[in-house]
Amino acid sequence: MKIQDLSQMTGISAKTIRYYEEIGLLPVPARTENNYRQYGEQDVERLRLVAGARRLDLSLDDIQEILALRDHREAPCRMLLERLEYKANEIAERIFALQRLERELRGLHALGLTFPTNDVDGKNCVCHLVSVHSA
Amino acid sequence: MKIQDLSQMTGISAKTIRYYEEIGLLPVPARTENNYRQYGEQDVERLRLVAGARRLDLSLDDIQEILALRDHREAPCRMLLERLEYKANEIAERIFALQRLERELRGLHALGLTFPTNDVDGKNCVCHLVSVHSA
DNA sequence: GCTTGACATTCCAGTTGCTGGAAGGTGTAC
DNA sequence: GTACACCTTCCAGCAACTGGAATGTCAAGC
Repeated sequence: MKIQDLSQMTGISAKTIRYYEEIGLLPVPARTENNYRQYGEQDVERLRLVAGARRLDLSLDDIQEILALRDHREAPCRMLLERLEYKANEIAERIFALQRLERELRGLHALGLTFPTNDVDGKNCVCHLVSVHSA
Repeated sequence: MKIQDLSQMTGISAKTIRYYEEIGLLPVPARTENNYRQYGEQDVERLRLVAGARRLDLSLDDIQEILALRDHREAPCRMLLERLEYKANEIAERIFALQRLERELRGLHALGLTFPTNDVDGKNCVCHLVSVHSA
């Protein structure tokens, strides 16, 4: 299996696969005579785990750790569960912050609409709303 | 006014101020005899606009554009309003995606709890949930 | 046999928005 | 004089890739 095939089976670009190899996330693969990387079923499986974890927004560091456990034949499950929960909480916080931000932006926008739009420096410009707001 | 003073008045670190200068977001300031950067009221105002816009998560590129308009004495307001709305929509989308992600993480976590946690390769491991899930 | 096109390889650089640290100069207080 | 806080410059690094250049390889079609 060549790198493009692995790419198609996992949805990870060839470029990214080489990058993962470089940082030690994927093992160095065998090469064919012409120096092409050669992959097997195990690589598909491993990369799918990586892809799945990435899609769940786990960091490459987290994934490294998970794979390392697996490579040492320790069950990574407990840790993976922990990470999942931690990540979920993190994301909940981010959602909260973003919601506040969105409200703020919409509020400013609405307020800005009631102001003149060609007043470069005057106080009646949304620019001043933005900057005063920052203090 | 020295860089530390400007920093305190705006909440932007001295390091970041120098960085903003380097990328052309802030004008090159005058220097004192001993080569210290010297700032005035205008710099405070400008940096406050930047800080406010950053706090609203506008990109430095967006801010560049806004400041450039202002520097050319064109009213940035119309554009700023546009950016605000665009940004708000972008954030709404991000919130939506994150909510989906959170639900997914919580779901996996709950499911994972019903599984054995010491099963390295077996099918009854949350690892497989993660990777199969990615396909 | 030759060209064309789609693959493969390596390596270097850039993205965004900073932050850390080293190595050195300056200013003030005790 | 010496301790300490500030200032300067420059270089490196973070996360997670992505783009591009320069080069090699392979199969198909003329």
